Amino acid sequence: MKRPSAVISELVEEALKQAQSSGELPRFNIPDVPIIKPRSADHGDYATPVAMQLARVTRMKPDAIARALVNHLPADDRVGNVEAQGGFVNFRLATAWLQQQVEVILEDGEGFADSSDHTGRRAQVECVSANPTGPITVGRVRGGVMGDTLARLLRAAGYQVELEYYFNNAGRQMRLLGQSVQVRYLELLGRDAGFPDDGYQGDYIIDIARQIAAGHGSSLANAGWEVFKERAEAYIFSMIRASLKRIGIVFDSYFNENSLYEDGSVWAVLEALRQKGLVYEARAPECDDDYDGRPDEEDLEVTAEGIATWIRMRSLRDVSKDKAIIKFSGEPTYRLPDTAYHINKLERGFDLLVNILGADHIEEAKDVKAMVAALGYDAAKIRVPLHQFVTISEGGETRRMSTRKGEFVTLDELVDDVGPDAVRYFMLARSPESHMDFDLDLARRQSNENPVYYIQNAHVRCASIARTASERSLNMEGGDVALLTDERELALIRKLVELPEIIHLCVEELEPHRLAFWAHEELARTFHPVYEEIRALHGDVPESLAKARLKLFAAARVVLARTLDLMGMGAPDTM
RNA sequence: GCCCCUGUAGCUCAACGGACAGAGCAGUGGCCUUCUAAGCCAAAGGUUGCAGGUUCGAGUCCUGCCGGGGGCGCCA
Repeated sequence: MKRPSAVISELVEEALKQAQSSGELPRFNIPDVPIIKPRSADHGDYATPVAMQLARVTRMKPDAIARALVNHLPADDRVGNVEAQGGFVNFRLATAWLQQQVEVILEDGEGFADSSDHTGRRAQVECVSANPTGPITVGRVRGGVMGDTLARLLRAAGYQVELEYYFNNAGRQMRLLGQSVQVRYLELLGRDAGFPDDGYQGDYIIDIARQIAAGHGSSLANAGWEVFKERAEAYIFSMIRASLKRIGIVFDSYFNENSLYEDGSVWAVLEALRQKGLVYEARAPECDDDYDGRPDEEDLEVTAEGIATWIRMRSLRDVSKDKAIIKFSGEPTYRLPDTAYHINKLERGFDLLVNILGADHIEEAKDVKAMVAALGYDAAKIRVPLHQFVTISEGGETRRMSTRKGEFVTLDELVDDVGPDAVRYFMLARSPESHMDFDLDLARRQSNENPVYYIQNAHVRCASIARTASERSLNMEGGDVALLTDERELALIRKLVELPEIIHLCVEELEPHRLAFWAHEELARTFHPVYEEIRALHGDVPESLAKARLKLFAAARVVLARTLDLMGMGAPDTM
């Protein structure tokens, strides 16, 4: 099914051309025709304000332009009533076409609302990407739900999509992890070892140590931290993977930062930047301002020369200071491998690279894009939806999460509390720029305050109708959708055919949260009153109409199931 | 030093620069011999923080101010 708004947009463009040919409108370049959904049903199903936008260039009154458009609009069986009103042109979908969409939805089934807008293009969505140093934090879960939902939406729009997880298992954090486990292990053996500053303090560290002790006894007493790091990494990674799987997030690929060192690409990037004259070695960045990021004397004692490598970020984008790409210790900062990673992704031939990040990575994203662009790659393919932070509140108290301090609510705890569907829904149903407070008390409540049940109950009700019909040996075969003439029935169909519009919007804006709002406030909200008032299987309803209505509710079920699936949620048949 | 987000109904939040700013919850009044009431209907609730500006049109864009939250600098 072609999106109604795309159909109307094309018709209006055609009308503009025709009106020009006839001399009713003067010559001008035909603009893209915006289509909006009027808030009020009085203004039709769709509308365009294009006449108002053309008022200046044509030196005509908006209403005159709108009327000219209506006069020249090509006939189309998808469009019913069209009228000019207050400068807008309002469109109503044709009743017969709407009725026919019930059949279309039933035929398309799970594939309903799929489009070929981006067929033949490849997209990659990177999200979560947490280093395996501890249980996955709620902030990463938010990014993960956004990313996974977006991946599903991109697939529906025709993209071939890969979901990727990028992680670092070489850096300082992983060393601290290994050392933390090592100390806990030694403590279990009755030895007192100094816990590292900035070490990981969570109880899971002790669990891992215990597991190692159970398997190896005291034989690792003199082993290096690397041994513990490796075991901890494997343990934690499988933990993360299992947790994410519980909410339906399964990655297609895992990309290890180490490989960028092993294949030399990190150093190739450094060399390429150097050849562009963008790199220099110094104790401090060259800049006019006082620099307060110099190493203190203590650091200088442990680092050979106190020389770091800097990138001329000031010449790449609007910042006041150059940034470090190699530390005093000789180890690259995240900017270098991250740039190499993004170049690697681009070279894998993706047309679109989506990288979901938390708000604390804003600067990183800008730096990396600037560096990628400086090396001649198409950074415009890289899109970085950012989301604000997540806090967890319980009993009126808000808690900030910290993996290092061992203060967090784990994803597993969250899923145990509220179920996977609620986790998915609540994490999705907030615009990304809003701070999210995940209210445990509220999410735990299994009441009508919970949109999850409201949406799923619509599906349950459809399933229930089908079940009851089959118990009464009634089926929808031969049902005539032309009998669906009640305004409430048509209102539901109008809502059902909006799904392709919503998917399109989510994909173009890379904003998956819109699907969650639509599912609740539009789809389910439209469905329930219709369900209450339009009976399919009541004694008064003639069999022919009952069959038609069975088709309608079957179509609603298809759309509800599809919507829930796109959000990674279940579509239960019973509550 | 630099940067980001945010301020909309009592509360939690929506609204791709378009028409009369919408939902849920709480509160008020109705509705269960009918496909599951985790539901429906009705009424009520607003100077979109303040002041300017751009625009045919601003909750949305720009500037300033006030309030709230957070980030960055050699962890990523």
